[in-house]
Amino acid sequence: MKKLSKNRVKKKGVNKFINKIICADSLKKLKEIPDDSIDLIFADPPYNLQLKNELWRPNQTKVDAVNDDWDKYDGFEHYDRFCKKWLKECQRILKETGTIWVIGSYHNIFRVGKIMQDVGLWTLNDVTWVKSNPMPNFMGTRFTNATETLIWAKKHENAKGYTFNYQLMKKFNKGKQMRSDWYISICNSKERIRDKEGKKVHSTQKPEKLLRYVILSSSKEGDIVLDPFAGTGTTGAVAKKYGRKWIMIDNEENYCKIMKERMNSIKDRVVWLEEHKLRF
Amino acid sequence: MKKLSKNRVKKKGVNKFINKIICADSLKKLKEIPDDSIDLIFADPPYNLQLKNELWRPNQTKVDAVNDDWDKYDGFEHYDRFCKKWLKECQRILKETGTIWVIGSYHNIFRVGKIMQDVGLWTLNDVTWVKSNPMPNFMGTRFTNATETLIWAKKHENAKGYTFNYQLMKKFNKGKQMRSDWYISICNSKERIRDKEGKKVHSTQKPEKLLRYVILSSSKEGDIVLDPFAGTGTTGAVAKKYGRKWIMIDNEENYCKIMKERMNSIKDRVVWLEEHKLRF
DNA sequence: GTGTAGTTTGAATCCTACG
DNA sequence: GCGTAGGATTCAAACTACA
Repeated sequence: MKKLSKNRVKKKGVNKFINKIICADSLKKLKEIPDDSIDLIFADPPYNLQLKNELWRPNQTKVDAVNDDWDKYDGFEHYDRFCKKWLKECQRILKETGTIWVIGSYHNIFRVGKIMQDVGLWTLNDVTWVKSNPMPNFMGTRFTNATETLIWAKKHENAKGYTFNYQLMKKFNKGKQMRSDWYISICNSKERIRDKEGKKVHSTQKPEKLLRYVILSSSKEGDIVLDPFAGTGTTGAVAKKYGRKWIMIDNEENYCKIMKERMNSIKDRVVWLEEHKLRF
Repeated sequence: MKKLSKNRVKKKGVNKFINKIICADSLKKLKEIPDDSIDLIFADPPYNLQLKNELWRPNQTKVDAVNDDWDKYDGFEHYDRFCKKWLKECQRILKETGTIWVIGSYHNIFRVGKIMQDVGLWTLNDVTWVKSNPMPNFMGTRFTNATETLIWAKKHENAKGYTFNYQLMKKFNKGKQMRSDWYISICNSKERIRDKEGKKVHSTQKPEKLLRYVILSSSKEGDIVLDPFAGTGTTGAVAKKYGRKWIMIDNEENYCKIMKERMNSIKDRVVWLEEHKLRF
């Protein structure tokens, strides 16, 4: 009886966030989400990247690099403390059967991965997003930076029953077991959201295919998918298309406005049903 | 005059280690190497991996997994302290123009990468070794673990003049700028060193092609290449073949014995000269 | 020698039930 | 809780056997 009651409260607690775009401080909002209530988290945290000089192409056109306001941190310590806080909250709100994905580049993913281990999240895979069309290294002083890293982890070492749609992912890989290297082009052309001046709205908008792999491999229909740094809402868009519930959190009003338009333009499960006929 | 003298001492200091296989505690020996004396370091540190259960194939044969004696650590803290120590020494002995490569899997690379940043090594690239023939995931509960990660870094943020043989690497990539994803099969067949019973001598022997990319991209002929966890000495073998000086350190007597045979069987620069005629 | 089928095996935090 | 034992699962490449 007590347990039932507690579960009802818990369920009610998370219900008010479901299918909402929440414009608020990510950490503050995560703290309001009940324990053990989320099936899947996808997080693309700020990159701790602050370019001292602007980057210019050889032809003197400016490269629109990552230098947004949300990307300022004093140093490693500040960043580590911040990551520990939001990762702990993510771990707390994950169901026992839930998993979390975090994406990053070499600027931040090592720190993030180390902290994930420290808080007790249990790595299932490190997945490499191999970009078919990365930005080349203009100076010829390094290798083309052609990858980003995703870490997929469960709530803790002994957590049982996480979702992995093995057979479905196999279908996506010509009938062979899906590997941890994913070949996906960067987000551009029609998918890329731009403002009226044609400027990119978000400096690191993720391609929908990446989120499709994430969401279809590790969640079920009806599951709750949460993104604490939602940006332009690719996670929510893909979640909605494939019949998942979603919670999108971002501190930037501009992103939230764009997300609202984007989410409203998507009809539930349309693409999922379409592809269902073809492949599922 | 004073500077000249200091340089002479420094040079003499490192000379006694050159082209030597040193069977000793890695950290202790690194401390004896002079400051600013090494051009290139390749490190494949122990993986902080300890297998709890044995794994059996579907056909009831046992998987010969990694469970060596050198791979026991009490936990993260112990491992972190150990890594900080050897990485600090590596940074100290690197020339201003020198660089370091560290390889690892998701079990350890996040901790190692975080510590590399903490001690002030400056990341140039994270390179993904994509394995053409990884061990599959037998249970179908995760993605095939198909990659390992290499981190390439210079001595500190403002270090100038590191070696990157851009044009040569371009040749290895069909005339296009070399990317940070490298497609290399795991070490097996003739290259794999086995004992009289046909058993693998080292559980994680690296393929020569991987070391070829590392050494040819980031060192010059005559440079000093050091490996603090040399194992069966693939780093030394490739260094010798391509006309680099080498210092191999490993604590295991068995490995050192095998390395001696291996290094003696290689004639200096033979392969390099051969390939020079063909490609360089 | 050549081609084909069968065998072997590689850095893995691979499951579940039971005592 | 934990440790242990039983049992279900896999892909690519090198190597072997044999026609």
